[in-house]
Amino acid sequence: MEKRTYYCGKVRAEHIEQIVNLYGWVHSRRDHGGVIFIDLRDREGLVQIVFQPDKKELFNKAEKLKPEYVIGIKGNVRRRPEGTVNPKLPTGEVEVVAENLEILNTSEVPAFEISDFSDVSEEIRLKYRYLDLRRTNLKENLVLRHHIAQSIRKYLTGQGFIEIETPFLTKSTPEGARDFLVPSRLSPGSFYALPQSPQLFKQILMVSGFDKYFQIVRCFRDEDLRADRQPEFTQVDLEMSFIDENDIITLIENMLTNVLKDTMNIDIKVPFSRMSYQQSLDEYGSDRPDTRFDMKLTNVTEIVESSRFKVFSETVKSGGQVKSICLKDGAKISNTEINRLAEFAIEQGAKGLAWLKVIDTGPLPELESPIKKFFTDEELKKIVEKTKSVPNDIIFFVADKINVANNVLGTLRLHLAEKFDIIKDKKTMEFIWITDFPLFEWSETEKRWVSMHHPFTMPREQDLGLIDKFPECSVPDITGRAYDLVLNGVELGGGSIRIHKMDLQNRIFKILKIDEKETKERFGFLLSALTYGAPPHGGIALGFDRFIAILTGEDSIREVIAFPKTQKGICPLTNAPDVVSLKQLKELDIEIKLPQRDK
RNA sequence: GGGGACGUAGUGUAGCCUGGUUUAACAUGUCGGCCUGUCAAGCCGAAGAUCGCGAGUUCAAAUCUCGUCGUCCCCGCCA
Repeated sequence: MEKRTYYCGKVRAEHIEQIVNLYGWVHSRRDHGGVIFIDLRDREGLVQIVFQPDKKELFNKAEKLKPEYVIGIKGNVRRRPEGTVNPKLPTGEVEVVAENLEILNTSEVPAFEISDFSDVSEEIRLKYRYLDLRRTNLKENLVLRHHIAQSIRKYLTGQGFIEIETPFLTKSTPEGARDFLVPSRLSPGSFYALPQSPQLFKQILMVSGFDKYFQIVRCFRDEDLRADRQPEFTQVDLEMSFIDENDIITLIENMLTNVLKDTMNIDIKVPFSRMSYQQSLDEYGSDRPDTRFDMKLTNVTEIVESSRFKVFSETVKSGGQVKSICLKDGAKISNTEINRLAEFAIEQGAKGLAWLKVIDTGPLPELESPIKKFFTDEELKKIVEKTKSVPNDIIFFVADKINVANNVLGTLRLHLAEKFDIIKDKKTMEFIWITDFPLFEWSETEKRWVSMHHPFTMPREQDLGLIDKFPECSVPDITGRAYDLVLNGVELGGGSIRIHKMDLQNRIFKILKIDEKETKERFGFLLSALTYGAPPHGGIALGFDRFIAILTGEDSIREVIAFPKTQKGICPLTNAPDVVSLKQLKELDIEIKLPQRDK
């Protein structure tokens, strides 16, 4: 094969009068009888090839070309005749007059058109992913993903970080997500687990003295899938020694500033704002607040606790709270629409959705609502004041246990923002750090305290005393040195300062009711490492797929992953997972009860 | 484990609510023909669907009912 001169998509006016060799796929053929145009496509884009009838043999050959044939063209780059320039194409000023055509391969008729305009179901796209990946959008997403990964590597390397690979075949650890298991042939009956994250290994690397580690690494979790969750996903994982929270936070802020400028020429403001976990729950009803718009939740419990409206007062009496959210200009929405919002709130777990439309705020507020008769003018006035409502607003209320009220209103807040198009600037990027997380949360299903992040998170200095007093202490008051990074309401990642002393780690396990024997079996290796001079350390992991999805404006991380899986965890391209042969099972000393397909 | 939406030529949709006037429509692609400046080319013509699968109701089912499979969204679960 003759050497390729340029990528198709890179031919420009400066190449005019050059003889070039181009290779690519036939994107489309426009046959005018006397002249044939071919759009030739490769990963960099399209260029127009012209076949003219004076070269009879060549012309006849070009008539046989069909979509997705792979061809080589030798031709002369020339300026397009006046009036035929195509401003939509980067190559639109020029065209290549074919002098030779080599058909390198034919193609079946593709299952769908390789067009940026065609609309194809995701099921079909995944089955023919190799065709889907020829389309501009998906291709560009992966290219951007590559550039960002490289930019991150470059930045971290410049900061003295060392990329070290950690094992995929590793050990199952309790806490956190369900593990993917891999049977061991050499140790029949034993299983490796695929890592949910390199957490333990990166901490051990700190003990080893590597000081600054990072890895762009695949992680695995055997949990149900979502638009932003795949069973295997990629994290930017890093860990540092001799640092505190602010070092990690600053590093990530600078890294993102550099990477976004470098790859997309986007400027972001640093430092990012910070908010405590508690404030985030209070004001946004969520620990991953979308701060692109205001519309904060307001707690009106004190105002309504002694009102005649029993739904509110009884809820407060039984330990619940009443929270509200104010929708600007919401008074115009119809009762049908309000009912629909109430249904939404009920689906999210609320018992109902009360509302007040603000007609006038006056000296005494004028309101419209089926529940206004239960409140005194004084109470109504306070509600309007506290929620900072103005005429034409509507206030929604949820009375329930605090976490239900927060959750429902937090979700309703996002729902309203979507429905009434409240986020005007779609390109804005609102980063925010959430800090001061509780170290533990109560698990109703397991009837014990579990780690909010993971069991290696360092408690705050001032809370160490509380840990010693367990179980007499107030466990919810123990705060961890953890931080989450949130971008536009999406949790991008999180990290913490870790425990580097064995005795503290053991006391944490005690609170978590992970018994000593189990502790030793599961991660005795880490505890052992901690006794051999573990330095103070901490780190963070960022969800790489989610980050790229936000940057590309995609709703699903499947759009930034070359070969993703469906919601049932199936790969339509390869048909994985699949049954295996009896021979393979026998080698693993595994018998299964499920019906087997003969193999 | 639960809730919801969807499944009709290669692809994307309409038809379904209100069963029969449907020989299942439209767009695009495919195939054949015409055409020397198009570029999401155009014009003429053709082929292409047992309406996801199974059962039921009915004189009659793409249409109604039940089950089942698959895809997507969400809750639970999960950093």
